[in-house]
Amino acid sequence: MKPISLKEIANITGASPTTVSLVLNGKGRISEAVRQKILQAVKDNGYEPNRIAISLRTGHSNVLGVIVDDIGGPFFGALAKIIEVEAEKFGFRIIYCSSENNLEKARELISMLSHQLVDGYIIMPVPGLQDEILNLKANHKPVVLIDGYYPELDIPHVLVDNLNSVMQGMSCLIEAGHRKIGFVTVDIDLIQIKERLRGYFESLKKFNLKADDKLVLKLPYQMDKGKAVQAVKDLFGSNRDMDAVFFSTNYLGIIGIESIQELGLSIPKDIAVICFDDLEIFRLLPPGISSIQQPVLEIGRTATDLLLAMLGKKKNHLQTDKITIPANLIIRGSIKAINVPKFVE
Amino acid sequence: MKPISLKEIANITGASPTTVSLVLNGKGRISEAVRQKILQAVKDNGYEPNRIAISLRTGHSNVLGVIVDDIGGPFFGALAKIIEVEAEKFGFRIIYCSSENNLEKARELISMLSHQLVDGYIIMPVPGLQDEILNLKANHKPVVLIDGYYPELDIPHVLVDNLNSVMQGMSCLIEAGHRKIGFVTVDIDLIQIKERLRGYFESLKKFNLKADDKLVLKLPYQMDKGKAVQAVKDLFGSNRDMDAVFFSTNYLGIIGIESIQELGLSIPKDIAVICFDDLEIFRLLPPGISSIQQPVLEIGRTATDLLLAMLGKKKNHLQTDKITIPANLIIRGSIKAINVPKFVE
DNA sequence: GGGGTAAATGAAACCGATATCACTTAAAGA
DNA sequence: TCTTTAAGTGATATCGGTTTCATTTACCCC
Repeated sequence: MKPISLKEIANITGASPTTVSLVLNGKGRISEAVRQKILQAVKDNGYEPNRIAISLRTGHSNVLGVIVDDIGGPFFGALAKIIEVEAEKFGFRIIYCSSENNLEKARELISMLSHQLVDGYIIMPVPGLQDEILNLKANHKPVVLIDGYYPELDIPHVLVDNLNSVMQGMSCLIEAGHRKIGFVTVDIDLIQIKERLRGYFESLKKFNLKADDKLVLKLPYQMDKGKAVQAVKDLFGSNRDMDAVFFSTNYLGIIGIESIQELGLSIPKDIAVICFDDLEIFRLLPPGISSIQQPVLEIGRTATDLLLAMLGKKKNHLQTDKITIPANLIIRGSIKAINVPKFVE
Repeated sequence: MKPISLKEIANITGASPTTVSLVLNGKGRISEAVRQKILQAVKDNGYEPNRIAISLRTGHSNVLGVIVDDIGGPFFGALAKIIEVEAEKFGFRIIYCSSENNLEKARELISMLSHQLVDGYIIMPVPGLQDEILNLKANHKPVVLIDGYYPELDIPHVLVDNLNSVMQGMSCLIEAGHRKIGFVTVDIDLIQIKERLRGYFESLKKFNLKADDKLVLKLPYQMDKGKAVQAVKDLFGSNRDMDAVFFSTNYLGIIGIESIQELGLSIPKDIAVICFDDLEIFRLLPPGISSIQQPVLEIGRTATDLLLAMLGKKKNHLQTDKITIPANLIIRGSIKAINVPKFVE
């Protein structure tokens, strides 16, 4: 019960494989009579071309590779859907992979994908992956980075405007009267994370508040959750006058909320909270956790369009291939104007 | 800068393509000298075989197709990871796809995957897909269903024990003293959903409580969220004496919580809540939403192992290929023993 | 009618691997 | 010494398409 091949269609119709191929691809000039006969035979026999054979011969697979840090994560869900929708319009399929922010794993994935003859890549940067990316570029394999980029490399990328989003959020806290603002982030060499921290310091400077390193907590990447919760609790413990806290990722936000719950603190009375990257839970959790919502759909769509343009499938309407997209600041109950004595400006 | 081919390795070493192939696959008997020379050339030139060519020739791709309802959903995240881990041990790659519980889409996906020469399938059943599944079976393509199955078909499947899990949860509510228990579910022709509803009625029968259809709400599949929230609010409105509610999916649980929040009801004082399928949010949301946690990892691992066994890659230690796995009942603050007068048994 | 041209089609090479089968040695057995 | 036999290797077909190039046919024009 093997599927029928093009050659068999040729035999059935009395045409040559060449002719059948030409008809199927709408190329060449084939008489209407022959065309119809072939098309009919194709239909009657439920013939569909073998993609593998096509890939082997043509050297391209109509498959895009997408490498994200965590295929189970909340960022990925929305992303996958929009990438798929955009790519499908041009007949592209997607292979998704998780790098888990692990360099070795990411390397293997790229190697694996390239031997599957993947036509293009959407990659979430992993520290140290620069050489592999350059290698892809050298081999004329189009790559678009999302969610981050390598400052030293000239590779197209699409990501949220981390710096300004954080500054917006910080403004909001400061204008609500908060002065002792903590910042919890993760210690990983990713530009997007560094930019968020920079946004924190820039905001303090902008409002003439002095930075205090004791208010900044950098947790090791992939730290055990229990330990992370404890570390955040310690941050609160050693900074009793801290009146607001900024979490630089949604994962950290969850950890932070657990810490706050365990300490029995009340949001926003004891502490105001804002978190980078929204989650459904932030909306549902009383009093609502304010957040900076990433425009995931737009990032995904833009990245895919960019990639398709590089593949020559689509015209590129954008002037640049290094794109930052503004985020949405979502203010919920976790930030409330506090009583600020008038003399404190 | 095309990647180097096996033939070129043959030229470099002066061996024939056959010999190189045999060495690479550890087949045949090749003298150690030749073997080493070939291996060295492979290493020096960074040769890696072209998977596409291998697939074409051998007829299998070492790729598994996984079709779930929603690739962005919470069930999928954990599932994907474990499937990947298990499959990788045997050199299999995965292609993930979303059916969105849409029959037409699911059909296309199967067609697409089969033309990519996918070796085996893990599929979350979609109503009406029976013929396509049977067709795969007829073509000797192994299929394992997860999270549900088709009662009329003899196809291997792995899923949680829906009936008994619900009955456990119900027992817990009833033993806590609840008598007027609502059940919110979705109107879709999936065995797992029907079994949950059956579990509800069976429990009532078991405890000699009379069933009341007014306490059961079946929402249309993929109903607009706002409307769904309203429908649940209406359920509460027209059943003032309802003292507990069971949500048959985590998605419905979220909707239910929003309804309860909007109505200003207090959990568990006004209403006890339990939900099928755990979410992180249920743990964090005060007072903690009780839930029935699916053993996702075990389902994923079992399904993959079953599939690999069918592919002859692994011995099957299980006696059957129709497997149900017990769930974990997680009791949180959303259920509390209420004051039951002694004379009510 | 011969020559030129374009339309319509086919033969065969090719993509990069594997599989079959044949061939060459060298060692073992008669 | 002459087979036998097995080890070691290579030539070639093959998977299912696409692509290049050649060929046939029909038509047109001088």
